[in-house]
Amino acid sequence: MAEEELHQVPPPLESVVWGSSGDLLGAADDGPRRRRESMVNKLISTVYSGPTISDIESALSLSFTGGGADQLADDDASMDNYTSASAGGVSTSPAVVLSPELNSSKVLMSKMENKYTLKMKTCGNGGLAEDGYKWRKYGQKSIKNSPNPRSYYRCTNPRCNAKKQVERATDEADTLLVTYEGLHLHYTYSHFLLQHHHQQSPPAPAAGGGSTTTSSKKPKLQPPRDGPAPAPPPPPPIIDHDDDDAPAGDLDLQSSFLLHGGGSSWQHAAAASPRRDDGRMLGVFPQQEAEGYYGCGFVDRQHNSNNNGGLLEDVVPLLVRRPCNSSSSTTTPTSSSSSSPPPPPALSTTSPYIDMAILPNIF
DNA sequence: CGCATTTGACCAGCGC
DNA sequence: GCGCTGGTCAAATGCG
Repeated sequence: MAEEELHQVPPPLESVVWGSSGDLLGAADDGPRRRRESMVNKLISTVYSGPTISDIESALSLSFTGGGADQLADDDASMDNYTSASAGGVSTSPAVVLSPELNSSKVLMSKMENKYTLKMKTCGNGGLAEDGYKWRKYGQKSIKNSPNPRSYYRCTNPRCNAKKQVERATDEADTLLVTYEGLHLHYTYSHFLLQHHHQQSPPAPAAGGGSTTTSSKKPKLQPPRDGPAPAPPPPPPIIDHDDDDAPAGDLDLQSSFLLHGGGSSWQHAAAASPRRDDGRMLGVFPQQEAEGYYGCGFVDRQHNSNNNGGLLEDVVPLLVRRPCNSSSSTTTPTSSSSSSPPPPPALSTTSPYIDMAILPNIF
């Protein structure tokens, strides 16, 4: 069953990161490369225990009844690690991330369209969820038979038709039902990159990158903007690939990096560098730029021939990040995460968080 | 002042 | 056709 697979150890890197794409590793046969792959695989295995791209792909491609979801919930230990952020995609902290562990979340295909629901536990932050994208709330509606209103969000990227609905579960106060719909036609930005950046270039107070989770009075987008975010590097030359005006940039250092399942190509960092809504690029971390940080670009976004139809792109960001509490105590049995103070930003090298975006650097 | 959120109004789909 | 419900719009409001 799918739920079983979700508990399996991640497969080789290819299947995890590049999925069917294989653009980058397709012809990898030489020893050194294999060693690197092995290393990366090990790394991933260490930090990632959730489902794989393949799992998701299969789950999304097959007629999904969601029947196994309940079983997934059994694995509640990890469920606790499922954090989220603000319903509005208010990324308040890199430490507050969506758990990659779908084994702790429920993937419910409401339709076999670009629509799916994730059931996730909140983890502090006032029960807000963050998935690596920046969302703008455009509506809220009280739903029949539900005491909790449903919030409607739209990706801030004007060229992106991704939407999501966030609703608090009726039975579980600390559980959010997030329904994603549509495609993200751009990149998110990895908070891991931020971490990486911090590791490379020290100081960066723990609060960096809005990591202070602070919950301001109310969810606010673009945390970095008002937070003591690390001074952004000087604007790099704009390399507009025209297919990724990632508002993700708005997530600044917190969004996660998108993974493309197939038909995509890896492009240089600039392609995935954060930008503002207006398409202006926020900048690429010098480190990544220097080392050649690869982003995955759409070849033809208009036709969006990607079989994934964006689903994976939506899901994957959740997969490549670790739960907020997982750094030290991987699984705290059902401790009300929502009541516990948000964990400090994981910026150390021991950070359990990992973003695939950084992996290409290793190669 | 710009931007994000709020919230009531409006619209569309569906069932009866 | 009508009413209910969910989803979206857009003006008002609030915040930094």
